[in-house]
Amino acid sequence: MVRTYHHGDLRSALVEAGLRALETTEIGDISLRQIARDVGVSATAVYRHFPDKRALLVALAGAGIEKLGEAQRAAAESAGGGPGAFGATGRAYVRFALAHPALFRLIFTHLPPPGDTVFGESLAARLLQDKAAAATGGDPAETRRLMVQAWAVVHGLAMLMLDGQLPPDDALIDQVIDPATLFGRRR
Amino acid sequence: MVRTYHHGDLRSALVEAGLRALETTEIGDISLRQIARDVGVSATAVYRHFPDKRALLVALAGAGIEKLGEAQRAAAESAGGGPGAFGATGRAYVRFALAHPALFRLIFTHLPPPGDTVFGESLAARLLQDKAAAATGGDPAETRRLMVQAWAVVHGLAMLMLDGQLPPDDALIDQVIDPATLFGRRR
DNA sequence: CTTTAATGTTTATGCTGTAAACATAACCCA
DNA sequence: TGGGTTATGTTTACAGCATAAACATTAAAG
Repeated sequence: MVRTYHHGDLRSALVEAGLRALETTEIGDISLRQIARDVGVSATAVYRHFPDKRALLVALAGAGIEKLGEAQRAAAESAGGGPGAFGATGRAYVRFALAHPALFRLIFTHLPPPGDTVFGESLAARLLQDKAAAATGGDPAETRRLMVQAWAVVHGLAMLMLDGQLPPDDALIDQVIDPATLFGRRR
Repeated sequence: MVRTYHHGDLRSALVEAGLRALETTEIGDISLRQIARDVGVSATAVYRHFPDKRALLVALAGAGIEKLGEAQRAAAESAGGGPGAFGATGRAYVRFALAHPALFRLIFTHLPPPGDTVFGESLAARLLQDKAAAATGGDPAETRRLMVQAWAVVHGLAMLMLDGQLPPDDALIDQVIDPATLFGRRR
């Protein structure tokens, strides 16, 4: 393919290059100029497709949240879709974070100010809602509580492991996300 | 006090100015040069007291983790120190995060590479260990599991609220950190 | 005192995001 | 087909960043 003045699909190319960069670069070190360089285009060309760096990051986060949802869906399917599927989506959440640290951080904590939270409408969010509803039998208040508790556990575990506060250990993940000791109602 | 060439205690002044900056500035926008300006000193003077910006941030994180531990200790004391104290330290953890977002983020997620995790030796860490041990009656494996689960829940809740994924709502905190529905062993 | 070490300043480098002005080429209409 | 308009690039410029190097000042030690 010949190098032309006009790129063809620069927007997609930038997103792809950005996702590639996120696999090897700390989120804080992601540079608009570097991504442009990778694509072979001037830094300011980016501004024809994104109003600013943040908008490009939002696009990357959008791609990331889809990947996360897909990983969770696959995990739920492997678990047979029954009651064990809830835990499976949780373990997939943490494993995704460990496999794609910068992307995970971008999705959840690197898009200030909040308002562009990209999680809300995602498959990942829908799975969380559905599994929690299934586990509580449908009661809305109970469902919401379980949803938030479950999300908090997996998100906290993921962040603490990413940040070196806990060992990124598969056994520890299983131990923490354990239906026998989590969320059991006391008599 | 007269302005002299030598500051007197520039190191402490920088830490204080840094903590002040963290109350009003996003962690990512914290600038070494701005902190130096606040203190009334040239940017490079900082390097007489810290090898680089990161080292200054580590000092700020150290001051922060002490504040967090103190807040948790006070909360446990208010709760009477009994079995209710565990939940109280958890709620204090989340409230501290909401009250000092940038400082909280600095402590846990903004000191790459991990290795300088400042939490390990802190009062906050000791409280977590002690309360978990008290709740499990001392069994080491159970204690560790409960410790990690409890930490994950409060840390996840704190991060999700900080990042605008969940409303920073006091009622929600109480609902999530609820001994009646968390960690109950199922029969 | 005088020398030396600690602790400042000034200056300079290369990175960053992004605004402004300009260049090219693709598309749309006569 | 030809010409203007618009989309999409480039170059240049600016301010702010962390930080390295060279230099200045002052406090402390012999």
